[in-house]
Amino acid sequence: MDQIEIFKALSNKTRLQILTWLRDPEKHFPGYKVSSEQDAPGVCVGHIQQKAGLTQSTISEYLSLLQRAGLVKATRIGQWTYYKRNEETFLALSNLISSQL
Amino acid sequence: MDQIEIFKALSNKTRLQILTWLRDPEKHFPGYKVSSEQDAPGVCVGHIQQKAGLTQSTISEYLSLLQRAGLVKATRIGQWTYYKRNEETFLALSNLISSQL
DNA sequence: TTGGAATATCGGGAAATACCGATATATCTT
DNA sequence: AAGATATATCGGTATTTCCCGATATTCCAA
Repeated sequence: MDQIEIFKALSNKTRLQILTWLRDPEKHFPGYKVSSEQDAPGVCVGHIQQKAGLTQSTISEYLSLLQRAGLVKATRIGQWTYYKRNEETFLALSNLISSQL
Repeated sequence: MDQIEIFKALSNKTRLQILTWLRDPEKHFPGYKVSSEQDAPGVCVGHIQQKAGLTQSTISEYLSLLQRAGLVKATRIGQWTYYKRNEETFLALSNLISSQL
């Protein structure tokens, strides 16, 4: 877990928004079927892009940046890439801040 | 508490080091008398600067940046400015990450 | 009250980041 | 095989960050 890479990833308003949207996809992306929360693949790039209001290329780059930082996981299904949060990293980060940093 | 300002402040190796050094001044700044931990004013700019190995101006700016983010508190005594951690912010940040973000 | 010591602020060059439009790649459909 | 659709990558401009040297400010000591 690269702390600095994580903090840099979190230093942007749009990326923070995306992460909070992904906390509750049903709420923020109406009409998403989330199956049983755990096996849901996430939300696809296009929907995140529409909600964010930035260009496709920017959002695609932001998402892979978040993935490199370990904050989200990606699943490719057909021509779509679904992104969802990687809760382990958030937990580890929270612990790191209160015990190490 | 401005999240983005905090994450930006944490997105730098030197600043992260300073924060961890200030967790235990006696250990990282030998010869510091810390009195009873609570009423200690902290560590002065010059000592932090020497340990960090960057210029005085850079460290001074980093410290005031950390202060603006709420991560440290400053106390001016005579011609020295002492900096110490603001633990409240670290706690709040840890909580924010695990419950909001 | 003048010089010295500690810190803060200012101006700037190099590198990184924020976003964009254009294009490439991958997949599905027909 | 060809077009359509979703995403990724590339090249570029504007802004921000990193870190410096020089200078200003504040405080103490003689």
